Amino acid sequence: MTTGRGEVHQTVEGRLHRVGQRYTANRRALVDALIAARGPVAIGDLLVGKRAVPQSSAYRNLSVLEEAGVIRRVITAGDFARFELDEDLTEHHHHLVCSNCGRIEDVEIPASVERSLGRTLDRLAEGAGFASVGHRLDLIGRCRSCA
Amino acid sequence: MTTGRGEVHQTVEGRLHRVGQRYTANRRALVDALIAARGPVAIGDLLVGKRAVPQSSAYRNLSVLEEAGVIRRVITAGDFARFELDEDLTEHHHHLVCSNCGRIEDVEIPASVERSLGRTLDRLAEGAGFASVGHRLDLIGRCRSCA
DNA sequence: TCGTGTGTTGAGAACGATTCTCATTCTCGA
DNA sequence: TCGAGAATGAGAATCGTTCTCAACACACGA
Repeated sequence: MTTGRGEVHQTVEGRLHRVGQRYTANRRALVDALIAARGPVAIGDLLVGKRAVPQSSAYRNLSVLEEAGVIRRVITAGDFARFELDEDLTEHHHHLVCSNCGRIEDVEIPASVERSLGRTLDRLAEGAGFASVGHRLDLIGRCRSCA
Repeated sequence: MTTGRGEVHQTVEGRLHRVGQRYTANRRALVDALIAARGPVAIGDLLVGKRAVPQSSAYRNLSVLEEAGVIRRVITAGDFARFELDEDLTEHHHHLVCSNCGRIEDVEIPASVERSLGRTLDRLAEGAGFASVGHRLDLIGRCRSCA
């Protein structure tokens, strides 16, 4: 489990190199933003501010980072994509999604539940001929301020 | 649990009336397509064919049906939306999503797992100040033909 | 150190799913 | 039958995302 900021950058660099990519300033900036955010970030949020990476570069580099397995695209009901650091760089977790305002928070479920759930899902996937690579579990509701 | 085709239409009509909407021929056609599909349908699939509902009407009516709680927008990684009938009209289930080709299949998980999972999630949501929580659990993997 | 080839950048154009506009048509109740 | 409001559908507009391409930067060999 890599948690320190420096360690994350080191891991990211390694993964990029493995697929023949450089760890440029723009990419570092994006990763920094995701580390700082501590949760899924909307692309729009990455495009504002003085030091923002230009739009086309941001999109391109987010794709590169995604392909390198550094970040993950979070599927939402909203109009735009959100990204977060890969679970190897943080921790396995799930999301609390507000169905009204779209706010997303991270949550973890107890390891015991996680384990038994994982076993069940593996069996199901196998039965359906799917090679299971993971699961996505989101809680949908109304957050405190929208309720 | 409503399962017969006629029953579904009756339920749909009721829900639409409850929010002051009519059950028009276009809407009925969309619901029929969703019943026949037996799983999440991409909007594109609803726009082809001789009897297809025109694009603008399809989008408008899918929104109406969604607001009336008749259908549900399925969140995917793909480029376009998919819809399925509300769970009240079918059964509570989850999805097997192929991360490569985007194919989606329905799966159910054992009731016992579902129950204990539900309890756990309720507790988590409550702790985070989230109200009225449902969950979304998808299995991500590679389907037989993509593996 | 100086090329040189290859990867990266960024501004703007292009793309495509979705939403909006508006004139026409339909439906339901009076 | 009439009238008001709802629904329709063709096309325009919107907007997140991807593509294009000329300028630039870095790694590496001479």
